[in-house]
This record gives sequence, C-alpha cells and structure tokens, in this order.
Amino acid sequence: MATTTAARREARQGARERILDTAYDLFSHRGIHAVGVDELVERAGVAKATLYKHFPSKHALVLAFLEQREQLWTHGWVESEARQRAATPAEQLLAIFDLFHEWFQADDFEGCSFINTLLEFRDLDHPVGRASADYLENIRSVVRNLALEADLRDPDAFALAWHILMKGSIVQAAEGDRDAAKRAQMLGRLLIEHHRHEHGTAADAA
Amino acid sequence: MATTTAARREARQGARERILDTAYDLFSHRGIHAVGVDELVERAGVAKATLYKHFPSKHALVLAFLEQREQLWTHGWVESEARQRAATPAEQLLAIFDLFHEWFQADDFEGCSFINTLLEFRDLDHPVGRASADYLENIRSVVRNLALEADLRDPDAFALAWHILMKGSIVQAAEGDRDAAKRAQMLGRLLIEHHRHEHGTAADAA
DNA sequence: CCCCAAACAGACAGTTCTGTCCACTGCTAA
DNA sequence: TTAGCAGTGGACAGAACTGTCTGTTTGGGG
Repeated sequence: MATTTAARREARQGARERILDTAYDLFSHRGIHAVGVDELVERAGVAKATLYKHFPSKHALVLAFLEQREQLWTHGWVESEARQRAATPAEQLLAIFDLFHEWFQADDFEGCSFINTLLEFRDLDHPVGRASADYLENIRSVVRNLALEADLRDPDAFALAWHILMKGSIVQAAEGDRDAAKRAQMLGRLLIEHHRHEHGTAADAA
Repeated sequence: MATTTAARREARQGARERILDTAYDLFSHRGIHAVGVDELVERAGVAKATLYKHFPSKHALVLAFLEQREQLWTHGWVESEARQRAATPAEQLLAIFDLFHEWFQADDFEGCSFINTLLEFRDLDHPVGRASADYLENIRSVVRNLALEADLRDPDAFALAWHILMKGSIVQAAEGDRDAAKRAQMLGRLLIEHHRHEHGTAADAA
C-alpha cells in the first residue's frame, strides 16, 4: 500500500530524482534532523539501499538538497521573478519584497532553508554549515549585481545591508508577522535612497 | 573525576541552579536537540534522577532555559545596558547595536536563543515554539517602550521594523559578518528619522 | 529468450536518546 | 540518636536514528 505499482514505475525512471524531490519537500519544511531516512524513503517510494546507492550518506543528500534549493529558490524564483517583475534594477530590488510578501502568506511557509540549516548545524566548519553560508553569500551576489546595475554606491556594503532586511523579514515571518515583507520593503527604500550617488557619503552629523 | 567532591558540595546547595546554569550554557551555544540529557547531567555534576525531580521533562527544562534567557539577555543585558549607555531614548535604541557589535566579536557567539529555538522546533503550536515567539514579542515590547519615550510616530510599526534589523543582523553575524551590527545601526538611524513626527506620513510618490 | 543491472522489502547492527527505577549515602533537624 | 530528605550512580526499557546486508523482483537490451 505504501508503494503502489504506479509509484514503482515512476521510481524506475528516476529514483534519484524522486529521492531528491522528497528530500526537498521534507527538509525544507521540517528541517534536517527532524526527518529520518526511513520516513524519507517511504515517502519517496524507494528502497533504503537505493538511497544509499545514490547518496553516500544523509549529509551528502542534505548537500544535494541545498544545491537544489539554490537552483529552485535563489535563482529560479527570487532572481528570475524579481528581474521579470520590474523594469529598473532599483525596482527589481524592491520587487524581491513583493515576492516575499506573497511567500509569507502561504500556510506552509517554510522559511529560508539556508538560514534554517545553518542554525541547525551551527558550525561553519561542518560541510553542511559551510555550504549553507556559501549559498547565503550567493544570494548576496544576486543583490550586489542588481545594486551594480542600479548604479548604487558601494554595492558590497549595500548587498550586506540589504541581506539583513531579507533575512530579518524571513525570520519575522516565521514568528507570524505576515506583513514583514512590507516593513522590510520600506526599509529597503530608505537604504536605496541612502546609496544613491547624489547622496553624499559625508558625515550625517551627530 | 567527572564529579569532584567540591562539585558535589556545590550540588548539594542548589542542584536546580546548577542544572539550569548548565542548560543555559549548553542550549544557548549548541541548540536543544544537539544536547542530550546525559551530557547535561554530567556537566552539571548531578544525577539524572535529580534533573527529573526538578524538571518533569527535557521540554520543561527548555522552557525554564528560555525564561532564564529572557531575564539574563533581554532584560539583564539588552534593555538595561542600552538604557545605561545613552541619555536619550533614540540614542538608547541605537545603543542596542553598539551592544550587538561587541557581542558579535565574541568567539563563542551563540546567536539569539529565541530565534534558534523557534527555528529548531518550527511549530508555533508546540509549547516551546510558542514560548520562543512570545519572548521575541517581549523584545519588541522593550523596543516599543523606547520608541514611545522617543516620541516616535507609530511605535508598534516602528518596533516591528526595528526588530527586523535586530534579527537580521544576528543571523548575519552567525554567518560570519562581524560588522552586521554597524550596518543594522545605519539602517536604524534611517528608520528613526523616518518615524520622527516632523516627518510626514504622506505618500512618498510612486 | 535470457541475462543483468537496478530497484525492491525488510531484517539487522550499533548507537543514541528520553525517561524510570532502585539501592545507597550523607547531612540536618528534631 | 534517629528519621527524613535530597542527591548519587548506574542499570534499564523503549523508541528512534543511520547505515549495511541479504535475497527477491522486474524490465529492457543483446
């Protein structure tokens, strides 16, 4: 009953994909340690030995999940949607928070898997923690590129500050604040204004 | 060797305190699930039965830890230090990020236990997740009071936005950005300016 | 037709975790 | 002196976890 014939046929033509897709669903919504290998293989309709043939360990599967998350979330969703939804780079940056606003309304809102996984492992030396931090850095890279295109002053500092807004709003959404994206967007407007070239870098007085 | 006679004498005059202190250290630095009861009782120099006499379960101990965290961190550190370090309420708000800056330089930086625990349990219905979210709300309450004293416009919205900066900078510090507090402070200045009464609430144009 | 590679189910080892229990010890107060 | 109480150390049950292994099934290419 757990694995129907149909599921099996599916499995035949891509056990690895089924495993990775299932891992994506489970890991992103419930975290790493809360999902056991037994549950994972059952949900994927796959034998345990098959999982361990495709992935040498659970950690290796976690790394593959994070890579998938970057493809689907960072690039496939945030970057591409933000670029499509607005005309100018500055508006594209702000559009990130329009996306977030829709995301935060979801009942099964899962948060940022890179933040979640990093805090779950809490060790930048561990391969999984390291990978999480690296993928977060790649998000900043997307932001930095938009900042460059928008001709903003000091794109590196801008991206770091902008990312604080992104992460802060995501964590706040996990707390239950459905309007967190709107607040972050307002702050984003102030930040963009602050990084306009016309804007002086000089002292803001005491 | 694990429990010296001195440790034992200590235990005698306050086993509960020793357990809670040890839980505070271990849970705040390594998270909840990563710390087992066996390790905890050994580090506390206490018998397992003693722990379960004072706390009916590990979850109950986690709740006591979170309460302790609010006392020591939220009120005993953030609130009281911020109020002492500056004269005006607006400067006291900004002083929060001076505190954070010092905090972020620590080699054993542990992050915000309320965020960490909330994301670890990822369930606002679970008592531990609920408590974490509640304690985060209490942090906002501290911010809101300072905003009121600073006579800022819409203290509730201000506190929510300000908290995004606090949490975002903490997560970014966990990634390794030691200057995250400075960036958040700069955003904080913009936010305070935006909430000054003289500042118009009216449309910011399209 | 038949063989082989891939996937199957599921038992198993070994560890780790929470929580319970029991017999023993030492201090303190009546 | 003695009774009570708080704590000790360690064994134990029961569950859950990762990873291994055995033997079986199945479908497609030579």
